[in-house]
Amino acid sequence: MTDLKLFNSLTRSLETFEPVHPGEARVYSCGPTVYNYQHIGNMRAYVFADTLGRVLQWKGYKLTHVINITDVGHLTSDADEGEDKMERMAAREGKSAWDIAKFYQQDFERDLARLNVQSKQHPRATEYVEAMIAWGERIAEKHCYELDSGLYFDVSTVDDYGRLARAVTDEGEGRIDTVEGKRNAADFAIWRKTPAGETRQMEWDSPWGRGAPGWHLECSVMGEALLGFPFDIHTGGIDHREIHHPNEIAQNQAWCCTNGLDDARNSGAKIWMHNNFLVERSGKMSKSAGEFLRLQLLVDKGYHPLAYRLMCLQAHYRSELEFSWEGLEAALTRLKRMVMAVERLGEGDIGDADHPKFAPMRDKFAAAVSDDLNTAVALVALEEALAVKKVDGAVKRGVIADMDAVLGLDLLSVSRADLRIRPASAAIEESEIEDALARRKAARAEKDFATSDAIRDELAAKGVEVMDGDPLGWEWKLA
RNA sequence: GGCCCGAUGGCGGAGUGGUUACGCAGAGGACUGCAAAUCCUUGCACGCCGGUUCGAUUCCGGCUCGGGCCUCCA
Repeated sequence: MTDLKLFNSLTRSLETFEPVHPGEARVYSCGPTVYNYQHIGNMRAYVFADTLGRVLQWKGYKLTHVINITDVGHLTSDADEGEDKMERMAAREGKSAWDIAKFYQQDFERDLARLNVQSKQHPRATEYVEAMIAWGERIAEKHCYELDSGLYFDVSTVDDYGRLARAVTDEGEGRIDTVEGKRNAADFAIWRKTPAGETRQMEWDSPWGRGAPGWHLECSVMGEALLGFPFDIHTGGIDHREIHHPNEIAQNQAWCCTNGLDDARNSGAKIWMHNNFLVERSGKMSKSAGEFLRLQLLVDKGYHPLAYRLMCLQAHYRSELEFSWEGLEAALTRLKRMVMAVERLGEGDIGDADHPKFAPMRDKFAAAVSDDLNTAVALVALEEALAVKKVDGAVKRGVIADMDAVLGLDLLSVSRADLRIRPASAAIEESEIEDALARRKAARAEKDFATSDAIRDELAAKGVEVMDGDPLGWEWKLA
């Protein structure tokens, strides 16, 4: 079996994956803050994390995979726009911050399922507050100092702070609004005290006063609690490489130093991986500007969620990916053609994939996937396998099943009809379409092409495309 | 101001020191009453200027342009 090479952001180089625990792979992926819907750019990170998990399983490792849910943050005060929005949302819907978190977590998990992301563990930060306080107590003496606003981590107390980001610790002319009294510009909060006279919806008592944990702490704590230090792989969006993950690493180093693990450079995970952004002409995905690109919006426009998954898979996870509706349509068309090719194989057994005729494709696939998750090339190998002539359907199904276990496109169970998503704007019922098509069929039988063409035009005007030579018979036009 | 990326055919997007991506779109063909869908075939590229090399899209330097991060952020 080909070695699995992964790009480690810590060393900025490709490394061979060697599990901490033989036969096992333990992965932690930074999850969403559930104060709003996730946009499709957010979801790219989970398609990536899922692909990584699938590859590890395909390679035979027993996978333990965590995607945390950040459901605690500073919810009042601080006068930040995003928080005001959350407050407004909570107020408008008559819900508490807790309900908001629950609602958006469910929406997130629904999107994961629609993208065929395998189930993971989803620990919530609020369930680990006690553990976070215990962590703080453990590292406080050697690594932290207290200010009026909370407990802060002194980044100068750990070796090589910021090496992940390749950052310079001397801050210079940054735009950071330095908290009064911070020893280093990069110091960050382990615990944020609730300002005197204020009350937060989410707050707890701690040795440093009533308040809430700093954001970076939760990932360290949940990662250690669920996977143990060091675990194999930590993933996240590339933006986390600069602040969140260096801070997390600093905490992990501090914890390891104070907990008998003695390795002052133990960053908690052996490999840190980062996916690049999904971008659009206007720049990064934005939740505030213009059309909010949620997965649901794609569905409303008639695009199957797996078309988006395929779109992600066509590019390397470390490359920026340009989003456009044209690009999504291209992915949907490609997916449709793959699904049709699989449907042409008919129903039947899943055969043994190990057939000489498919050896070149399987080798190509294995090499691509093992080369830092080159799914773009892996897809080509799959399509080449699909195009092989004169082979037993069961064998080909076996090959496809094996490859799709990694790609997660659900090729063996999704049908062409499943991909036909009714756009929210559709102005006609399916039954009416069937009626019209029946009338059209009768007219054609009598060679009354004027009538049959008129019916086709009527349907076209309502967003329905007639396809006589296709078993499906008709298709929604994309909105 | 500091740190860091990228620049590939109409669009998206892999990859490589000397042969190929691939997808979508386009073109031609098959099929069709005509279309559409599908299948087959197919044209099109490597930002600019130097350098290294027998040879560079691929390595090095400079330039131009674009982008990201430095503040919550996938």
